[in-house]
Order: sequence, then structure tokens, then C-alpha cells
Amino acid sequence: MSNDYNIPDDLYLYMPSGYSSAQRMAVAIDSVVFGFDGEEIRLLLIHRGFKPEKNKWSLMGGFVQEKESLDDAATRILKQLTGLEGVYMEQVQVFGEPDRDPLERTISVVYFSLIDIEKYKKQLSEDYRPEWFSLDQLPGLIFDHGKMIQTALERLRYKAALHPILFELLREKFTIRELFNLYQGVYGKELDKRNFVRKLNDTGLLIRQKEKETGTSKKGSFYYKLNKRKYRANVKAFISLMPSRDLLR
Amino acid sequence: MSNDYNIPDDLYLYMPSGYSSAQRMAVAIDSVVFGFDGEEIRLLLIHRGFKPEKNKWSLMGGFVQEKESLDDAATRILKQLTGLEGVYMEQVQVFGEPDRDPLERTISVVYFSLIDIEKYKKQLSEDYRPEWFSLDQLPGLIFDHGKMIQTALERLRYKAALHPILFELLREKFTIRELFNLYQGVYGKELDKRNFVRKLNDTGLLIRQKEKETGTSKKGSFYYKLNKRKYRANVKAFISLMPSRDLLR
DNA sequence: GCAAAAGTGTTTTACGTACACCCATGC
DNA sequence: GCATGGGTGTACGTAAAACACTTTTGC
Repeated sequence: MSNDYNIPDDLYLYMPSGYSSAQRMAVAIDSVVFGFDGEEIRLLLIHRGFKPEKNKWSLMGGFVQEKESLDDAATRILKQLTGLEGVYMEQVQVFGEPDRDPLERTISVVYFSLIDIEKYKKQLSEDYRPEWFSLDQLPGLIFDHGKMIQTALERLRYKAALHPILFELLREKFTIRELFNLYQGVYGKELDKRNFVRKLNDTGLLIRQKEKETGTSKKGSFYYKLNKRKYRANVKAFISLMPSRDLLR
Repeated sequence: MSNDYNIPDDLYLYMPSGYSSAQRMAVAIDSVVFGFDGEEIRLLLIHRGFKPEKNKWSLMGGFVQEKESLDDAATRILKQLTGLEGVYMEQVQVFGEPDRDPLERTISVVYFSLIDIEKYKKQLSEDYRPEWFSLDQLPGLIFDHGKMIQTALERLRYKAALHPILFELLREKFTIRELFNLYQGVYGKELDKRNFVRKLNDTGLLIRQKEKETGTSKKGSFYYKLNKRKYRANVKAFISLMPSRDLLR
């Protein structure tokens, strides 16, 4: 018996130099980056130009460094790819099947982030040969990255059904049509424009600008900005712009 | 340059024998076990009988083994403590601050589980000297376990506000009063009994039994069982027994 | 003048909420 | 017969949903 309490070795036990029975594993971050081009929601993937799995696509990822928290690592990796900081980001889930990575046991912490696709298009690091993909045209992905994306998307839908986080995907100025397209795209579902707009106005989150966007219609549509004070107060609150009936399946 | 694409070494790179730049870390599970005694919700902690942090309390935890998935590890650890299998369990979040464990860098994946406190009281492994604690009387906890509990509780509240998972905490037969107490306890909030009961009946999740529970009242109150078929179909759906107004803060 | 998108209102329905009384029983 | 917890019903208000027409302007 190794201790007074009949506790198996694989439980927490302090040893003079590290835990006795813990197997050490590589710990990675994989980042699911969502963007929105005004028409549909898109996902940023990087191209895998080396073997194995050459010519497949991959989430942007990397290993957690020695003195780095998980959030810091996720932030760093997103910045490497997009040049962005201060982006909305959320931990989704950890993936840790023993054989998920054929090379060695690796635990991967998945984050999703929501970025403004237009504003940062040119800041994208070309080192990774990134491309934006439609959700319905995703390519073959390495490892369990397809499942990660699926899980991240479900989480996004879940969260966005109750909290107004999808605003993070829009430019500073946006039209209601864009927002409408965004919600329809995320949920793959037709919405009633009139009810949507009314709910939207009721939130008090929008500030109408004087300028109009004139590219898509003759009449032109007003630009809006987000009321940031109100937004910050409400991200944690329940604000659903989706019909309540069939939120999740 | 180590490769064709100008990719830093801390990104995924296949090397003949493992990843070049990944620091290996211990990967642990910590398990937040909720139970309900008919009156209030409780949390299962184990006593830390050895130094450092002797006389503090701790979540039940352990390390992920070499060929074990995270879910399997969480299942195993719960079984070690409670003897239970087939329990409702959910991954909450990973905690990975660099200094969260003073002995060595350890990533901890937190799960919460919902168990029937009565049924399994006697199956508890005494090796760990476990005790049930009220949420408002939690003792001092090691490391970041206090924060883990806080996060798990928030997740439980979030989830249970929308999905009928709290049934997992009840015995096979239970009274409406117990369920009512449970919801009030989880949210620390007074509810209207009449509205609660009506919503409950509307769900169609309950099957009234012929027997009554007679301990707490002279009239006696009917036992109910969960309609398991309907329950399974609904765990993933939106069914809220909470007032919708002030669900989350 | 007409096509194309923008923008706005009303009616109906359903759900949540507030609220109060009778029932069965053990003592 | 009364105290205790068990169990049920109704009226009201608000919010969601269904539904259609007018406006603007570039061509």
C-alpha cells in the first residue's frame, strides 16, 4: 500500500518530484474561426501542405507552451493566423480520444472565435495558406477536426440562440439585411423578416446611422451600429432573436 | 526555416517521433458530483489526509491513463468513488493555468455528474473519506477546485434551466415536492408551486404511481416516476421549468 | 412605369404569471 | 375540529407568430 488511505496510484498524490503515475501528454489548441461575408457564414481553415494528410485541410492549431494558460495559447494562435487580438472567443470542449492523433497522444482544447471577415481579410497570415469555406462545402479534414467543427457549430448555435453574440461577426457598420442573413445562415432556416426586425428593435441594441448602404438596392438601406454599452450589459443575458419554438432541433 | 511554409515550430508538425515542440503535461480529471437529499442539493468532496494542503477538501480526481479517453477516465473516477456507472455526466471546462497545480504543470478537465444521493449512499468508497456538503457551506478547497465548482454549478444552472436534467438527481420514485425543492435549491430562489406543477404536468414527463409517500404529510403525496421514453426524447430539447424572465441573473 | 429591396403595423394566439381555495388525513 | 401539507383552476397581460402592403429609386 503506497499510502494511508488506500488510494490508487493514479489519483492525485504529491511526490517529491511530480506526480507518480501521470502520463504526460501533448496539449494542443484547435481554433474554429467563424466569419461572415454579408451573405453567409464561413469557416477559416488552413491548408496542410506536408505529409501525412497532405492536401487535407486543418483547423489552425498549436501546442500550449510551458508558461502559458489555455486562453493565452488560443489567443496567440488566433493572432498568428489573423493578426487579431481582443476577439470574442470561447472554449468549446476538449477532445482526447487516445488515438485521435496517430503520432502521439495529444489532448486538444477547441475554441471558437467570431471575427469580422472583411475587416481582417488582408491581415490573414499567408504562411498557412488559409481559406474561407462555406459550412455546406467543407473539405476533408485531418484527424477529428470535422467533429470539432460540428461541435463548435452546435455550441455557436446554442449560445447565439440565447445571447446576442453574432454581432461579433459584423463590421462596425452593418445593415439589417446582413444581420438577417447572418441569423438565417447560422441556423439554416428561413425567418420572418418583419418579426425579426421588430424583435431586433425591441432589444435597443441598434443605433441607426445617417448613411445608407446603396450597393444592393435602389432605395438603399440604413447602416446601423451596435450600442456597445447596452451590448456589453446584455451578452450574458438572455436575448434571443430566434423563434422560441424550435430553437434546438 | 524548418519547413516549406514558414510555420513556427509550435504549430502542428509531424516529426518522425512525436511533435518537436510540444511540452508534455499531466492531464487530470476532476469530478464535481452533485446529489440531492430530498431537501437540498449537495456536493461530494473527498478529504485530503496528506500534505500539502492537508485537512483541506478536494474534488475527486485522477489522471487520464495512457489508452483512456477523457470520458472513460471521468467514468472510471466516478466509479472509484461512488461505485456507480451509467450516470449522467457532462464535460464542463478545462482548467489549465500554468501555476494552478504547484507541483507540476497539470491540465484538468472538469466534469459534473448528477447522482441519486440516497440510492448510492452506501456504495461510496470510504477510502477517500467523502462527505456531502451544502452549496452554501463549502469548506476550503485545494488549488482551483473552488472555482471549478463555481463553474460547474453555473453550467448546471444554465443547462437545467433549459433541459430537464435535474431528474437525474432523483430516485426512481419521487414526489412533486422533492422536485420542487430541487429546483428551488439549484437556483436559490422561491418558485410559485402552482405554476411549477402545471408546467411540470404539461411536459408529460411524469407518470403518477398508485402509492403515496406518507412521511411528511398526513394526506400523503403521490409518488411519480419519470416517463423515460419521453425523457430521453426531451433531454436535448428545450424544456424549462423555470420562469423565463430571470433565468440567468 | 416597373422591378427590387426597404421598411413598417395589426390581429390572433399562446404562454407565463399572479393569485386563492378545497381536499384528505392524523392528531 | 383543526392543523398540515397536497393538490387543483382561472383571469389577465405580454410576447410571439402569422400575415401584406407602401415606399423609394435606379433603370
